[in-house]
Formats: sequence, structure tokens, C-alpha cells
Amino acid sequence: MSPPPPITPDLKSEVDQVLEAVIYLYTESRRLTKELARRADLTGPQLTVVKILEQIGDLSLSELSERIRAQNSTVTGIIDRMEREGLVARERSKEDRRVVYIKLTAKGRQIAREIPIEPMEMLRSALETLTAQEMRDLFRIMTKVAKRVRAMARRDVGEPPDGKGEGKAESRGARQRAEES
Amino acid sequence: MSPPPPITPDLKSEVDQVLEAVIYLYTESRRLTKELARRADLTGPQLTVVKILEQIGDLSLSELSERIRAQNSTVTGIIDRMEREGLVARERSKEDRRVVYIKLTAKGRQIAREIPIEPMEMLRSALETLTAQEMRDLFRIMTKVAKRVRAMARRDVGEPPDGKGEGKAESRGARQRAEES
DNA sequence: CAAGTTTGTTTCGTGTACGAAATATCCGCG
DNA sequence: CGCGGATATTTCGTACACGAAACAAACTTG
Repeated sequence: MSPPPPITPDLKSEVDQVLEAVIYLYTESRRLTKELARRADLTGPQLTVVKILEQIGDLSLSELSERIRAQNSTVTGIIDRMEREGLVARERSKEDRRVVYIKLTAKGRQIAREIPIEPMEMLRSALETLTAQEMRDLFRIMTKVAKRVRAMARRDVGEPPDGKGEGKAESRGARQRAEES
Repeated sequence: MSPPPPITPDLKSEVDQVLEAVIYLYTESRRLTKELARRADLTGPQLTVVKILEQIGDLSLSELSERIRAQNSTVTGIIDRMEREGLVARERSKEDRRVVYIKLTAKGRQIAREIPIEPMEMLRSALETLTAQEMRDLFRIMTKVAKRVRAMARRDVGEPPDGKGEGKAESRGARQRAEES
């Protein structure tokens, strides 16, 4: 595209390495989740669900899918399999008969107790080893990059300007998915 | 593990926001790929394949799966579907009859031409808008974090110390997957 | 209160994604 | 030559993941 802006000769490779690091960090946390999950005969998303339910308590399916940032239809499948394994149970709400609460069974709770760390905690605690100054820098830079990407997204893909303003500007956009198996 | 080191009160929330940014950057590039792909009636991974083949030329299936950091068995499926759509063709190598070369068809090449940007380029060029100083900082910090995560991985999951030393230390570990549909 | 809309969940179809096992070749070695 | 091991690809089984459509219950309004 544009001729490489000749700043430092190895700046280009730093870009690649940062890119690599972002990818690494993201995928590695998923891989670790999966690894931990395997010990309890769970899949990655299943471990995530179990830990969330353990900490927060019963959730409706919609609330759950919002937490793990996946579609309802995806979570339905995950819960189907977990129910089959006796890890969770569905219970229809009495106030609103449309909603279904997902709750841990004894077996599910037992397994949750056996697994100490939650997935994303690993990345989180790695970040916590940074100095305050580093955190500040990282935060500032990442925010800048994220904003850039968002801007390019608008330009290149042409999104409708976000219909109903959601105010907080956080929680919007970060659309992870339940780490797949 | 260790009790939360009480540094600054709002440092914790910065951790969350950086975490959010990492997730955002990664998933947003995938989402954008998918968005672009839809315009040519392709899926995310299919667009990636088309652009790679356009730029690099014919590749064996193994070479291709290494490029998009997915398992051979996954890529086999992707190529199956693309072949069915007439986007690529398989051609057995004459020197080594085990290998299959994947090549773009005229139709595939045509579509590749119609789509300007490659997926990860978006994130890459966002990174390139940083100043040299920011790049240096970011690089240093990300490297530190990545190293931390790797260390925890060894400790918590207990990996065999990387059987056959692969030398480069790069290309190892960053195990992305072809962005799923 | 009934028609129409919204909301919560499931169903269905398609496409990744992985790992283990099956196949087919190739290669080196005796 | 023949055999065992390495390499390249495919097959198979299971689990996500998403979007569109189907459904059912709640809500809105005339």
C-alpha cells in the first residue's frame, strides 16, 4: 500500500512482534483454559460456565451468554451437553415463564471447587505484575490503538453509527466468544 | 494466590481495561474480516486463504495451515468447501505424490482482486500509527506480559519443556486459529 | 381484550476447530 | 528389494459458533 515510512529499520518487525504478542496472549489464555478444563473432563467453555455459576449463582440463559459473550443459540448447545453430563440443571422461572435459569448441580459445584483458577485470571494476573507506570503506558497505548481500529472499521466496513447510543463506550465492541473447545 | 497487592485503588480497573482492549483488538479484527468476507460470499477463513494464495502463490495444504495457524484437518475442510465453490483447485505434486497444492482458480483470483485489504492488515496498520517511542514501550511491555503468561503456563499447567527445541522461539506458541466463520 | 410487537429460548443449517486414527507416500538402511 | 519410520493429507467424532427462523410467553396499544 503506502511505501514503508522509513523511521527505524526494525520498527516494522516490532509491529509484527507486538501483533504476535496480542495473538499470543489471547490464544494462550484460551489454550490454558482448555488445558485446565481437560483435567475435569470439561471443555473450555464448560469450565467457564461452571466457574461463573459458582461465583455469581444461578443465571438465566441470556445473562449467561452475555457473560461469556456468545450467542444464545451457542450457549443453548453448551448447556444441553452440560445438562446431559449432569453438571447443570435448567429451571423455568415462575415469574416469567419465558426465562430458564441455569443452576449448578452438586456434581457441577464439586468440579468447580476442584479447579482453582479461572481462565482469564491468568492473563489478568500477568498484567498485574506490571509496574504502575507500565500499566499507565500500556493502557494509554492500547486505548489509542483500539480507537484507531474502530475508526478504520467505520471507514472500511461502513457501520451504521451505532443506532441507540449506549453511553458507557465500554462494554460495547468487545465481542469475545466463549473460547471454543 | 497472593493477596491483591494494594497499590493504587484504580489500577485494578486499568487491568480490566487493558484486558478488554486485548480482547477487543483480537476479536474486532476477526469480526472485520468476516464482515469484508460476507461481501464476496466468503467466510472469514476463506477470505484469508484467498488473499494468501493471491499474494504468495500456490501452497501445499500443510504450508497453508501453518500460515493461518490451524490444524491440517481444519484446513482440509475449508479447502473442501472452497473447491466445491470453484474458488480453488487441488493439484497433486509430481515430485512428492503425498503433497497437494492448493491453487486459486480464475474465479478465486477474481474475488481476491475485488477485496482490497487483508484482515490482519487492519490491526497492523493501526499499530503503525504509533510513535516510535510508543512502539518501543508497547513492545517491551507486551513482551514482559507474554513472558509472564508463559511462565505461569509452565507452572499451572505443567507442560513438558518443549520436547524438540524449535530454535527460533518465535513462531512457537502463538497458536492462532483461522478465524471461524 | 385482541392484534401486533417485543423478549427469551430453542431449532436448524453451515462452517470452523481440534485430536486421534486411517491412508498413502517417501526415505533410509540393511 | 523390503521394512520400519517419518511425512502429508484425509476421515471421523465431538464441540463450538453464528444467524435466521420457529415458538412461546409477556407486553403494548388501540
